[in-house]
Amino acid sequence: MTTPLTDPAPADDGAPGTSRVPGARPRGRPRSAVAERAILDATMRLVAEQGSLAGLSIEAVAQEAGVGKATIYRRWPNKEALVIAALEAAEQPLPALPGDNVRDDLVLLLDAMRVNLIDARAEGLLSAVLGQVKQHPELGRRYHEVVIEKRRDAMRDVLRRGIASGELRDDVSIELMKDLLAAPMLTRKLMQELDLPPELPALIVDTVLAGIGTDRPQC
Amino acid sequence: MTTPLTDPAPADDGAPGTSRVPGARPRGRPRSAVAERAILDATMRLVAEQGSLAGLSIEAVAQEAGVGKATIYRRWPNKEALVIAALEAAEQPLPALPGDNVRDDLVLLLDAMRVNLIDARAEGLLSAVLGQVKQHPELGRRYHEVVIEKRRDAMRDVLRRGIASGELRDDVSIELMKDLLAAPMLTRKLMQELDLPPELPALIVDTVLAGIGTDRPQC
DNA sequence: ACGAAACGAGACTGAACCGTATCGAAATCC
DNA sequence: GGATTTCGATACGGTTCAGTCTCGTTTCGT
Repeated sequence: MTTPLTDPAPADDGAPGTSRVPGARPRGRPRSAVAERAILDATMRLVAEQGSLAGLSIEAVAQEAGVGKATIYRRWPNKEALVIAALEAAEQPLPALPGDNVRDDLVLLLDAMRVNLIDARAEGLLSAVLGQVKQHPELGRRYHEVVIEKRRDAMRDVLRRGIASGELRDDVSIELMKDLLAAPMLTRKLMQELDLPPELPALIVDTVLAGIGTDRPQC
Repeated sequence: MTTPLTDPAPADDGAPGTSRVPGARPRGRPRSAVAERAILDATMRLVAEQGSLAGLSIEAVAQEAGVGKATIYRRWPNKEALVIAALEAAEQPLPALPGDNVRDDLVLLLDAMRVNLIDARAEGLLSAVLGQVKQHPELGRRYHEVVIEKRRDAMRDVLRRGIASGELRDDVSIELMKDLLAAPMLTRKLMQELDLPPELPALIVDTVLAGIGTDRPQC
């Protein structure tokens, strides 16, 4: 992709760089927001494709983004910082939860996860990060903050509400419930490369709620 | 590790190399089984450490194993083949299942998974393979055959038995049951780096069997 | 118009690594 | 003992890439 990139006319670079003086605008030519997007997009694509930071080269990113290497190094000091910026830029907001009904809220949360996992870039980034946590602890930490914890907290709120309302058992830890609900779709995609049909979230939620056993002590 | 490696006296190299003529023993010096083990062990350690094939160098394997590079290339043509051999060599047998009781068999299976995941090498190899499937489809295929499918089939048999005996619902697909049971421990270890306490398998099995909801249509 | 900074392109140095080849020593068969 | 093959070690040419720097050009503020 060597399409020439051009910024829109006045190019209102609100926050193009990563670390800039908070004071007045500097003197020379402002940094291109278009180039920045192209770099982050290319980074996402290539990390997802390579499955690791070791397999990602800055040179390939520059090529793929149609950008000079200096334009990348001007913004981020190394690969790890670049990948962290890319994953933060790609993060999507969680769906609004009506809150009428715990079961439906859980299905909504799982469906948001499902849509995200279907995106090859997000799924590739996830599996790459998993393998690179030991080598790049800062990357793992930020992924947790930006991606994992946000979802975990949202689900925890719903589960807490369900326990309070009596829709969920009060003798099972919230952490365990969360893992039981969220994990199956992840492993389906990550380990088996299966597709995730739209009805899967509801199926998982209903089955986890009801259990797969036939006898039940508390009945 | 530059400890000098020595084979035991007669060094009964039953199957040291990977591709050898099935006929009579060749003429020269036989291949060292000790070197072979050292290479495979070093490969496992380094892949787990690097989290990817791209981050693994044959030179580092030779160094870590205390072996010349030629000794590696004599056996395997490239990195992918080497890593496949390493994962196959590290594979452990599954536990014997008494079969008296579906619940207990499931706990045994999950506990075998748990013990495996606690091993840093096995866990590191798993997360590395997950990220490298796109780049190395053959590696993914073999991992599936050797590791995943064996466990999946064992669990499927137990679940089928449970449905037949009436211990499990007959209106939930076996694939879904398997994912509900196996996935939570995987994501705990892979995504959250939590430890896996010994009581976790029983807790997961019992909770999935009973369900986390309080109301139940079929009661 | 002028200076300042960013732009794409690519030259450059140095490091890491691949895969092959060569060395003398060691292990095995005939 | 001689032929043969593997051993660890290391040298070798070739490739890829990191990170810096230098072009000439472009886009801003003044």
